[in-house]
Amino acid sequence: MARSPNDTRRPLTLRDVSEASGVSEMTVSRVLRNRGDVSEATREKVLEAARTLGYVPNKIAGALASQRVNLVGVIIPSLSNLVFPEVLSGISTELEDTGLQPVVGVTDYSPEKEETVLYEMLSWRPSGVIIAGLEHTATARAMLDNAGVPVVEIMDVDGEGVDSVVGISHRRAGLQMAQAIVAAGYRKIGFLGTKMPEDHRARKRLEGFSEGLSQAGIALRDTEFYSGGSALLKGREMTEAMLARSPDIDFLYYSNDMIGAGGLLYCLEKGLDVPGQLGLAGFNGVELLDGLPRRLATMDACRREIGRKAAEIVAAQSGKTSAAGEVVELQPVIQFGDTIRKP
Amino acid sequence: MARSPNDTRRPLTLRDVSEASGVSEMTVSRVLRNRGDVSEATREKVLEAARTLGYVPNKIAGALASQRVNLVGVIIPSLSNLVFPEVLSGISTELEDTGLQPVVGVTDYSPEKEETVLYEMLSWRPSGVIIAGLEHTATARAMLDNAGVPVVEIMDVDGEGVDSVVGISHRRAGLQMAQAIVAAGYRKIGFLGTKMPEDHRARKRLEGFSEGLSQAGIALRDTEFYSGGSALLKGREMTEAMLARSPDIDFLYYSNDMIGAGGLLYCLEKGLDVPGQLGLAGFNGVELLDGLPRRLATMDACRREIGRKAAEIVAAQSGKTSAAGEVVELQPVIQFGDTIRKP
DNA sequence: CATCCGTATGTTATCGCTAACGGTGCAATC
DNA sequence: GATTGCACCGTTAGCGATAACATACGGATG
Repeated sequence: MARSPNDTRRPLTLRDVSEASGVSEMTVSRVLRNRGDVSEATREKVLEAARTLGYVPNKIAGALASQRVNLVGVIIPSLSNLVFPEVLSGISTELEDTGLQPVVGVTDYSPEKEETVLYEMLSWRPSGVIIAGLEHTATARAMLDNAGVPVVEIMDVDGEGVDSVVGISHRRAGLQMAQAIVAAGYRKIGFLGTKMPEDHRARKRLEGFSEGLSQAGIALRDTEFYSGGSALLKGREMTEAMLARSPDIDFLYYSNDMIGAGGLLYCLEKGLDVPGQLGLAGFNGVELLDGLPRRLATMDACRREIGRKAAEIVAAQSGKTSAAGEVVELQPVIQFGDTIRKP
Repeated sequence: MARSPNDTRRPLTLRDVSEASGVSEMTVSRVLRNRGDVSEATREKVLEAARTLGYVPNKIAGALASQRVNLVGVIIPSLSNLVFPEVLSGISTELEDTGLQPVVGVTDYSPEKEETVLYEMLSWRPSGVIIAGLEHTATARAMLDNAGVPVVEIMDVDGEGVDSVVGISHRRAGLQMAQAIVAAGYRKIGFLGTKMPEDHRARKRLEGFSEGLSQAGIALRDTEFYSGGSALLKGREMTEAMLARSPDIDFLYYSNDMIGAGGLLYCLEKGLDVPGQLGLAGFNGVELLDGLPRRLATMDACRREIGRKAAEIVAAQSGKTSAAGEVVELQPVIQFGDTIRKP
């Protein structure tokens, strides 16, 4: 296969294939893209030639000529968060047979890096952009505005989007959890979460949560924040710290399932009565929880569905010159698990 | 910023910037790439114009003209495996200030999909390819051979590579673990792992492990395989199943830390004496383990380092016409944790 | 003052492919 | 037999940038 005779390592082009098969470059192009009419005989001939040469089309040239790029930029804060790979997976499956391909960029929760990554992506003229969050630098927002392609901001609907928006209301999610906790009779409530100032969604959940408590005339009893490190371990440590500091606390709300799981393991180890004496809840609904000794209460963040829907919007709009921005708010559902008392 | 006057939504080109700033396209190009001599005055003028227009260079055209693409293709089987995001992170940090950018493709452990993804990537003419594993379809191998760019196969060194190879010997890793277990006095040993026929590295670990046992005159007592689902839960279930079936077993070797953690949680719940009565070990050294009640014995797979080194090789070779394939074997180290008896 | 030189800029020719249109042959139609 | 229509294939002209080669200019040099 490929490249034995006359291997000067000059990169192969359409011309090589066209010469090898005795037809014009245009015809080769047609065959390789399955576009336009080509007789079965020449099609075979061309494919054969391409195969034996080991020809791989040059999409750079193709994209420049056709002004079409089958890439969709996906910009997310992190890959180690479990959440985002799942969103990606939703995007991939939805894009599977649209001919579009996701290209991932990671920002590490840094607005400046987001700007850089976005610039880099747009310079490849993708057919669409899917980007996490509604908060961007002014420059980034301007780039999205001028991109001239469908833009979908995902994860969060609490705010103003550039074009389309797909996500859940984290504020409402926090609020609902607060209501559920209060309804179950808990009163002395602590919050544990990330310190990361750029995790806007965690912040909004906390805001909604506080509001929910206020409505019931309750104030947060204690809070604890962390950054970096093994989330499971941090959850454990923070839980220990908080229980030591505020021993009368009767509920711990974690900003994500990972630290919640750490807290749960800690409580079980200490022989605490969960959920009788102490209730626990996390956020996200990660698969991991299925393997824990007890099911942590949580709230599904609709990650896969968010990815699916965002990809669907991009696929539908790509090609169209302009389309109205769509806002899709998904509804997360509380999963009570075994760590909240039945009301 | 950008696009107020005369907004016909015609995509911006160098010409627009050149007209707006009263210099030639070439000069604008020079300014935007920081290449060649341009006076400070015109540089300012051009940057100003580019900024107000909101111009984003077209890398497609640039790449075609310069025959240079600052992308490195990275092909991995999965993103939900924890392992690969860490490898990616190593790649990213190493590539950070080389001007190169990783582009990720996911194969879902399917050789056919790998072929497709690879083809797609090569059609963008990247400056290098980093791809997981040594096992590829004949076609994929041929494509890698003819790519004309540095290729680094990662994770595994047990086999023949196309160009450069960076990884660990999974066979030896399994063997070493077997020796450690035997040395600790365990004799009735079970293996639990993925069924996935395409997970060559897990297979090699099992092979090495079996060999290590044989050398001590021991045969595997029992095996259990799974696929899909929550790994933590599967670990739990498989452990229960195996202990029910082979109650006299005294060691469980898991093919990854996630199922190992599930097994550990199960054993602790059941009040089994770990590591006295029953020893446990996993593989990978994931951060997650830090948060468990007890530290699972494991073996670091050098994931980050593999990413770093692979990226380093690509960065060093990109540009060069040809360079010898390098083979880098990293040495994983057993971490005994608390689930293997001290010998 | 003619020559040389380095800096700063412009011109021209691709890069590899595809859109758009233009032929060519052959069978069917009038 | 001229005309039409279709199936098939070739030609031409870019796409938006950059490499490589001019060119213009002001000052230093002899």
